Amino acid sequence: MNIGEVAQISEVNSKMIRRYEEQGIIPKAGRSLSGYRQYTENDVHILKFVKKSRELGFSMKDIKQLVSLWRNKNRPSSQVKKIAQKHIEELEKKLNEIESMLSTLNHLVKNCHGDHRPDCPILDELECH
Amino acid sequence: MNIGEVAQISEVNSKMIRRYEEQGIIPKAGRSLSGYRQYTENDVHILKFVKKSRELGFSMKDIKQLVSLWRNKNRPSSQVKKIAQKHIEELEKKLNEIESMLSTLNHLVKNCHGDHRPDCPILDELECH
DNA sequence: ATTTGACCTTCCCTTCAGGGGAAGGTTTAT
DNA sequence: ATAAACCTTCCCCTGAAGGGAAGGTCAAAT
Repeated sequence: MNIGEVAQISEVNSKMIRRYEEQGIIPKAGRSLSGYRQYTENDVHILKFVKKSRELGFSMKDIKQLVSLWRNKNRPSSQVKKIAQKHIEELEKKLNEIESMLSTLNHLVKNCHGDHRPDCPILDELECH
Repeated sequence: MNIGEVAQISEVNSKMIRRYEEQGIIPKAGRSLSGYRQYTENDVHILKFVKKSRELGFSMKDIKQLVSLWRNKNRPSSQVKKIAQKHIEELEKKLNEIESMLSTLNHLVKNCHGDHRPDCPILDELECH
């Protein structure tokens, strides 16, 4: 298969496929005589794995490790779990940050008239401190 | 005041102060004879406003508008409120995405032994679909 | 047999918010 | 006079994704 077909099936953009190859996240594709990248079903499989991992918010660094663990049939599951747990911690941190922002913002927006007048508790809050 | 002092007071890095100036978010600083940027209390005030806005997660694009509205004493508060509401919507979207990732990840991690054995529901999930 | 259009290649630039560090000029304190 | 601390501009890097140029290849229609 050429890169375009694989991109369609795996739902990973050709641009990204080339980049993932460059970053060593997926194996280097074989080439046709004229230099076109050639892919197999297995490559599609890997790309779907990468896509699913991205959807769960893993960084490409994590995904590189996850792919490598996935392909190593002797991996200890502890290593996979560790990566996932660290990721969970980071997501929880982000979650807390966003929740805190939202709580402030919601409060401010509730108290802003939002009309033609210039008085604005949102700007007042940003101004203070 | 020189840039370093202002950076310390406003808690905005000198590097960032220069960039904000370049991006037109804060007014161009005056210069000393030798070319050093010169700041006033008012500049510190603006920088604190910018910093506070960043802490609430606003984009620099939004902040540029917020600063401009803040300095315009005839602004309609509706414009400020609109920016804040749009930002809230985006944060809520992010929040939902993260919550959804976390719910999947927590479930997977719970079911992963995390020992020396290779069996791993996390990898299984990433592999499927 | 040629042309056209769709596909592929590499290369560089852009985004966003932030930072590192080089090379060189200025100020201040010793 | 010199050293340290400060300032200037300039370019590069991060991470994940993508835009688009310039040029090579392939297949189908004319």
